[in-house]
Amino acid sequence: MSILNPKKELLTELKVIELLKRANLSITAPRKNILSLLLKEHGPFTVEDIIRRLPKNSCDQATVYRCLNQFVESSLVATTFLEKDIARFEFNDPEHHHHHIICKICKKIESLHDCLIDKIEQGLKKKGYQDIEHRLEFFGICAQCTKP
Amino acid sequence: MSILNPKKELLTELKVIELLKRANLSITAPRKNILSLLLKEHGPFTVEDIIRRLPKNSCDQATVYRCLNQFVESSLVATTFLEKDIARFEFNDPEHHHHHIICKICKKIESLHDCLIDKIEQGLKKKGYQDIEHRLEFFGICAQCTKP
DNA sequence: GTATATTTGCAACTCGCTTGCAAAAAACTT
DNA sequence: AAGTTTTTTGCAAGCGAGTTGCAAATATAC
Repeated sequence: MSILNPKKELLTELKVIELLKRANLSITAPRKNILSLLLKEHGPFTVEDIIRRLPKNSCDQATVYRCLNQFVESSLVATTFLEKDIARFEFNDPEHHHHHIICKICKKIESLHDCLIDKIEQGLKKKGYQDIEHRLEFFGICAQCTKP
Repeated sequence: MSILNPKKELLTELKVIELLKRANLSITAPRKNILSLLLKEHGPFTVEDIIRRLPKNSCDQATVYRCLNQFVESSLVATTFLEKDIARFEFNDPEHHHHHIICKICKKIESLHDCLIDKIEQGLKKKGYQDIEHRLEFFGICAQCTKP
């Protein structure tokens, strides 16, 4: 716990435990570390990013993957695939549903707190982005699969 | 060439050659086979789908990947990632820009020839889809990377 | 505090995709 | 149309993000 700001650290710790309990996940060191990291810093982070930020050798990469998948499963965490084959993770705040833009060259990521394609693209152009493309996919359960 | 419908086959063949030439790609059997397949059948197809449809042992999987990447590079073909880690490919008709919905259970894919999120989701609900999610990402070149 | 259930670390493995290289096929030249 | 150059292909090995089986360690239940 930080000596400079013990209250904030404590609050995060308590919130993390509360979140894990609500998700029916037992309270373990790796889960607490990973979730509090995602709660404190705004991603989206790759697994590599996350491991780098975790205390040295504090847990195995397999554990990080397993925890993240459980978090996604229970909607604590959201995933994005901004680069092929590399999953990114961020704390899932349903109040602030958003999308991202990644620079094709420097890979800098920005969040977009709006959800209308044309409007977003206009805004991006004003911010100096060029050669803008978007990827939009839908996922759902179809009528056949819904039937009893 | 089909005995039943030689004209149509010939037209596809000519169109494929024209497209390859325009893309500055030399005319080879694998490239012709793959591109004409994508021209005839509407995807999006996985590489496995494509190999299954290609004449038996007509070319190596590495060649399929290489050709598809070249096609994407020259905008002849468009990619989508409807399932994690599996790329899908379809002929890129810029006149008919569209998105897809995949059933989370049976993986059936439908095309959506419209591009406004809310409108699309309303339409999907009417078609019986449940538990609809979408994934929307933007890609572009940021102001810093544009500067000389 | 002990028993039971869950999670972790480790190492081996999976799988979509890529790559190095020699042989084969296109494209270019005259 | 044959010879030369360039590009492409097939093969097999390799890559890397992510997963998994299993025994040991840790959390939870009693």
